[in-house]
Amino acid sequence: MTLTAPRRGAGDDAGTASQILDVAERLVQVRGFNGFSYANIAAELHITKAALHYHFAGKADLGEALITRYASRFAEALARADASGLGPSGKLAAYADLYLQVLRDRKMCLCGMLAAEYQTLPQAMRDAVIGFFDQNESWLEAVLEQGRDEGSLQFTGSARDAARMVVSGLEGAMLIARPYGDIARFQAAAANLLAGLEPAGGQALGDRALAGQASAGEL
Amino acid sequence: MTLTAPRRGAGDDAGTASQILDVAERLVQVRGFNGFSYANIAAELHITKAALHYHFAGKADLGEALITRYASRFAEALARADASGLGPSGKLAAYADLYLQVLRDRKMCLCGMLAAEYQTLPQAMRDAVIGFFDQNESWLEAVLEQGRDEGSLQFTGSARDAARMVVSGLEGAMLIARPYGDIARFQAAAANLLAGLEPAGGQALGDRALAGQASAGEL
DNA sequence: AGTCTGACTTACTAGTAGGTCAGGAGTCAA
DNA sequence: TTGACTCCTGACCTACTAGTAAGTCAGACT
Repeated sequence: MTLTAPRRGAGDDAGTASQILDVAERLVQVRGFNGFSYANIAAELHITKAALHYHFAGKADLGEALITRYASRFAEALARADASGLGPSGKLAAYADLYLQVLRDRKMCLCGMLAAEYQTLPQAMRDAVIGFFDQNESWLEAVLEQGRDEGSLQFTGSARDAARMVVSGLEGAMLIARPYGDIARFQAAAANLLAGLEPAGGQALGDRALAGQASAGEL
Repeated sequence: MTLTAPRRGAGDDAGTASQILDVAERLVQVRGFNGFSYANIAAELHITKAALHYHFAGKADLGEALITRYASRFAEALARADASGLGPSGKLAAYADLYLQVLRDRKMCLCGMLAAEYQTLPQAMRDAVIGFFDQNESWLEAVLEQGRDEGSLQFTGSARDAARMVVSGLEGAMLIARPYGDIARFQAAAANLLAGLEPAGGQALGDRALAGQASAGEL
């Protein structure tokens, strides 16, 4: 379950538009939407700035396309988790793992980054960012609801509020872990967060979550 | 307990340097460090860009001064909480309230914003950002430790890890609540987060926290 | 062969970024 | 009254920003 597009071979010709999106996406996630320019993308792809404008009329259009693609990849990953047969706890762990994979290459969640820059974004991008979080909250809400019904998860208040706490907690954990260059920081915060949803007040889920990447290490 | 400097009267002459810091601070918190320019500050204060360079040699120096001042104000607020005679739960609520006050005027935590832009910051600013989070974690660690010893707080794992979860959770809650322009979103996430530290698995603390600003409302 | 089109490049624009520098006005002390 | 000092302005500079207009060129279609 990954969020990144499949790596192509050496004679890579995955379509210029999609290559532009790939580079821009990484730049936004690492440096922010206001932290890169068309020139950066152009240089990396060895094309001209004008070529970028051919594929994406303006930076705002590029940004919008970026969010749309990111959100649909995320939706696919969530659908795969649904189809996996995992229980609510497992789905939560899988969800947290999506964030971990992004953090692994020093990247912030695309929409988490854009949330910080929200006040400087064009309207279309703002709407798309909101849409992304709504989508995430809805999926989590269903998972939490199911978990509470089954008795495998426990929380006070509405499932929607708990879902919002999970999104907030994970986005925040990414935000803080990145400057430290310390994946373990994210893992600990995520485990702590999910442990709070365990029925016995235990930490089984927290421990199970993010397992398999035991090596803490730096980013 | 507030973080903002005292508002002066009409014949405001609080010192140009400090006025520059005030404006720049707000701009960073709303738009990000890469989202404003010297021209923006100059226009707002009706001075020239050159005057800014007299007080702060470069944008990096300004940024560093910004973090230093913000961190010391934060430290003062934490010291006031320590001196208040509040118990660990009360201190946690007071801590969350600091974040709420910032969010009230559509602002992100200065260092939370800078954490997002971390990869684009000059080294001195990076160090200062890290210092801010370390300071917060240390204070929270002590509070959590005391709470656990007293039995008024409960958590699995180290107090340091729990402290990191609190910082992450609150920063993330600010990050997400801001685009929605919805303070209630932050309050719910914060309450949920702090409720997880209550011994009975109860939500007394979560409810008590952030009380007094019952009116949810928009930002 | 001629025409059209997709995917570019070259050469340019107006505007903005952070930054520099000579100098001037006001204040203060000797 | 002079000189030093602080704080600031006006006029600049260079680098870079997103964006555009016009031209090129290989390949598909007719």
